[in-house]
Amino acid sequence: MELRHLRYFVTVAEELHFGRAATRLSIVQPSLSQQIRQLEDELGFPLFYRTKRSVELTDAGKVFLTEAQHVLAQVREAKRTAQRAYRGEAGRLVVGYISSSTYDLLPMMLRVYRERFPDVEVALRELTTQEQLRALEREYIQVGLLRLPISAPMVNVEVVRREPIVCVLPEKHPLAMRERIAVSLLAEEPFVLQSSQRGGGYYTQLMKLCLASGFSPNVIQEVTEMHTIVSLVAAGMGVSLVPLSARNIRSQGVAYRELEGTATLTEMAVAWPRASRSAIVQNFLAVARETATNLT
Amino acid sequence: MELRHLRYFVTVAEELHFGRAATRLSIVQPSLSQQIRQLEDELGFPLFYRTKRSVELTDAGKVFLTEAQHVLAQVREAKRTAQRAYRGEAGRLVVGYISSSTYDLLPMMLRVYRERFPDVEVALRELTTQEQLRALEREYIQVGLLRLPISAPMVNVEVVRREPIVCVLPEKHPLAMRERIAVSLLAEEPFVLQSSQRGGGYYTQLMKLCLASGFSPNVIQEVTEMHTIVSLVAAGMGVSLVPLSARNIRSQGVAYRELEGTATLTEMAVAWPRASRSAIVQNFLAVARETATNLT
DNA sequence: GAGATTAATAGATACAACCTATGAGGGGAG
DNA sequence: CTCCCCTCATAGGTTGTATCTATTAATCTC
Repeated sequence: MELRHLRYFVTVAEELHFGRAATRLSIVQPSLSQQIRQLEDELGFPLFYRTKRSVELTDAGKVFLTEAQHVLAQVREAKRTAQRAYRGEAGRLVVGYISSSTYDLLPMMLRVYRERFPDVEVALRELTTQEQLRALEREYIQVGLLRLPISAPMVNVEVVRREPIVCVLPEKHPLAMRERIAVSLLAEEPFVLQSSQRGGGYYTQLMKLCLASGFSPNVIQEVTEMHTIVSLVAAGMGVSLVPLSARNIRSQGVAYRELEGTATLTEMAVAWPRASRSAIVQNFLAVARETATNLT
Repeated sequence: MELRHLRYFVTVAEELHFGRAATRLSIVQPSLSQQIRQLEDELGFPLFYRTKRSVELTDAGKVFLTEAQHVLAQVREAKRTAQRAYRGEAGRLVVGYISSSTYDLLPMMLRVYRERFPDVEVALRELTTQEQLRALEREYIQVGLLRLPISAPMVNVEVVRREPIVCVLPEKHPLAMRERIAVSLLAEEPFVLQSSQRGGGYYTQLMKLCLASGFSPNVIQEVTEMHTIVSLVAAGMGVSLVPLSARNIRSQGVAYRELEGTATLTEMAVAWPRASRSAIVQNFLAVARETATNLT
């Protein structure tokens, strides 16, 4: 049995006339008769009662008609659905993201993406930068939102946000009176930082920044989340260096101050497997780029 | 696109190997490659990533795979379902019946039929004998349960029950003391009967029966339902002549008495269009015959 | 009863699915 | 690094079968 048989059968059933059906199908009547006969042979029962002048569906033919129409509709649907998938307009996208992207970057991207590609099911996984690199490699996620620098040869990255690192300190801290703070002034201050494990390249970047000013930070507490840092700073436990966007964490009693000298920048980026040929991922990247442009 | 393409594609997707897939399909590998290429051309996107040594589904290919599997499953299902319909094991059967068949005949038949053909949806229409004949002709119903005699050349009938006509009368009626009643004794009695309209051939039969005993019944009330007759007789409004099975109508205060002389019989029959080639109807008839046999 | 209509049958043709043979690219073994 | 094998693609010939033309058989209408 081929789809041809179903198409022919449905047309004959609609017309109840071999001649007209053949015309509609752009073939001649004997060919049509032959194909219908073939179909009946395969099914093992007649689809039509044929008198010499009229054609009528059998009971079993009526049942087969609705089934055949379903099959043909489903074939059309299959084609359409797969083509949408090819254009990256349907399917499933698993996005990894770091906690600090939830303050504005991730929501902005998702809002635009979901609006533009409503038929893509988006799954979210909160992961550290390091975890995302492994997850990309193992295809647990298809795209990641992480903080540079990273080193991962099999992964492409594109910066979507570049922001200065600022000092966060208790509002009543003496240094808070200054408009800008030299890093060297923090040498004796207690630091609240993300663990090196969790902070990844960002942790290393902070270490370098401090060392360049001639000290190694006195870390009195390691935490996992950016907003925990801010809370602890508000509680007077110490100071920290955070990306500017951490200001979006509304917390009583903390002040954010720019650093003196050339601003040290931290970069957030989207990352995806170098081998990825997924149109869904490409579409997400397009939205990510657009979001990045709107932020600058 | 033909089902062949879907079958080939699914096999390749399962094997991820053109050579093995071709073997499974009992064709050679180049033919398979060609057919897959054709399918991809029609769809407008590649289904597989092909490196020289490995084959992998594309995202759109994965989507199309599940769709194609659905289509193939549905084709198998269509074939199976239609074949069941051909054997009269599935579909829809509309049965017409007269009210008096509900006392035992109809329930008995339906119980057996539903048990044996659970996939046939049975619809019931309570209709008079006359209405059933019209309904059969117009194909509103496929089979009828009615009372003979009828005259309808386009309809086949088969008697499923033959029962004597008996007299029903108030329990305290003087005639109720007799074991058998001669029809002639009813000459002066008030009669409760179904209308000639509704009673059809049965009404005519009763008229003939009375005329043979030398009188025309004094009908004081015409009703539509057999159980109404019994109720009215119980209320003392008159007497009537009913099929023996009316005894199944449990009603206080009525007596059923056989008629004297050769029993006059009334016949209930199944009827179906002479032109019907429906296997569903044939199966129902088989059950009807079986039920008839069990009743005698 | 003649002509028109409709579906089936018979035989010829053409297209396309399939086959065989071969090539190209890549990975793995020595 | 070279050679061999594995895998899929390409080319060209063959076969099967879907289609076409021509005709027949049956039935309805005028």
